[in-house]
Amino acid sequence: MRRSKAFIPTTKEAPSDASLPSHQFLVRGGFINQQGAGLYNYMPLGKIVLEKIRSIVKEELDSSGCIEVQLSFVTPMALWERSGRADAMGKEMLRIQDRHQNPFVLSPTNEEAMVELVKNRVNSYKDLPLNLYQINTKFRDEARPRYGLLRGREFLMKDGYSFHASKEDMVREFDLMEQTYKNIFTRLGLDFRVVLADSGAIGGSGSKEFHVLADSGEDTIIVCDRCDYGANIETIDSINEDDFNEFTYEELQTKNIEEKCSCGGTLSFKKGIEVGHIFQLGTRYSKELEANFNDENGKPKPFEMATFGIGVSRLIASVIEQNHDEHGCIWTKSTAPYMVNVMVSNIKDEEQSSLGEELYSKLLDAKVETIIDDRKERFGFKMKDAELIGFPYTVIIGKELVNGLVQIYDRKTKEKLSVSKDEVFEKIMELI
RNA sequence: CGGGGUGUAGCUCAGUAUGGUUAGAGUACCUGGUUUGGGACCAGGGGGCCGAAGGUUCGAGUCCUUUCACCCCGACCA
Repeated sequence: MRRSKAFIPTTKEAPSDASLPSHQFLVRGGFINQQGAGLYNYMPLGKIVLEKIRSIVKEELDSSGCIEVQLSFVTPMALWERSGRADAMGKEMLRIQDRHQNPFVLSPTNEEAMVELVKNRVNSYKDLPLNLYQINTKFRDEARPRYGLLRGREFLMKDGYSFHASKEDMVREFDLMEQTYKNIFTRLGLDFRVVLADSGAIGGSGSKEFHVLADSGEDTIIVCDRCDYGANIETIDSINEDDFNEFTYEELQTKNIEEKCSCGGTLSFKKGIEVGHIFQLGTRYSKELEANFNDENGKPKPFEMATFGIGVSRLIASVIEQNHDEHGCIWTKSTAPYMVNVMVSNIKDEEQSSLGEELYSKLLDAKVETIIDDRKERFGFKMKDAELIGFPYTVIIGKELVNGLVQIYDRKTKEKLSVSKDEVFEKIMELI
């Protein structure tokens, strides 16, 4: 992409209503813009990042045997009445009417729709297990949308639903998804923890959340520095959060969580952004909606189910909450909108310009996602812009070229590495 | 949904207590020139139904009523 032809409206100032770093930088960097409360447009850079995350999610799910579908976003109210959630979901569910005054809702989640899809199409234990997912828009009419992409009303979420002939098999899939989710967040380059979540009314140990560690996280989680143990403090009731921060590990032992962390490691509190949630549903929906399969004896049984969610658009903001500095975004390699920014300091300089063009095409030929900053702007302006957007590497072709040198600027370390113009391509290929 | 706040140029905001020429600044944008290693400088220029609707008044950005939108603190949530 040529920066001179791109649509990347960056700004020096943040809108006054953006408080979090991810919100400010994503808006200032020209990734997104706000359309209304909790409603966002994705501009080209935002769209690229969104698609990158989406495809990583898809690749990992597919390789674990999940199958992608797409459900209608607008669903008849009757679907929700059958499961009893028309009332239970309350005002969070946005209700609309069509031209015949028939009631519909903008789907906030899709348990009912997915069960209806499978019901009477999957009739035998021989067809199980089955794990279907979609990556689609959701709408939840939040009482108070905030924090930019972290809590929008309209958002992109991956929701998956698995169907099993037995509880054991459902648990097997649950564990497989836990591993798959770990693979996804690792590939995204995120520092995250898996924690026990509040299982709510359904009970059991069947709910785990995936949290990206970030100071701005809305949840407080307890993690062990030695073993895998982690828990959302929501799981430990009768203690309020403020008190909790005062406790030492020994004190925590008296709070009934010690048996879950027998390794002797130190427990500490972290702020986390919930980006994934996996849940053992059992037969709650299949019973309600009379979705059965025939077992080995030809007897109808309700599906054992589990459900798996990932907040895809929220992940964009999470990457930045975890990776930014005072200058702007610092994308991980797998999420960066462009890996390399070829910055020609002075485009009027023939030599700089032609080396930039040459490097640009070479990188494109090598399938490196590259953008060339060929705008008629000053050095400082382009550097600030590159830092705000957060390309992992910017090749600075500028005044050192007279000595045959260019610089590779590493956004994360802020180091500038001087390399010969003849070796810059190889060096870049080595770094990425 | 409770409590608080803000709506004036694309963006950040003055101006509103006490009504009174043609509504301002910075930034962004356009033109020309200078400049080219950290959002540079000079000169000129375009851009506003002062959130919306009513009202008071000779006169409303400013006062009154209604309404809408957005933000912040809570309660609720991927």
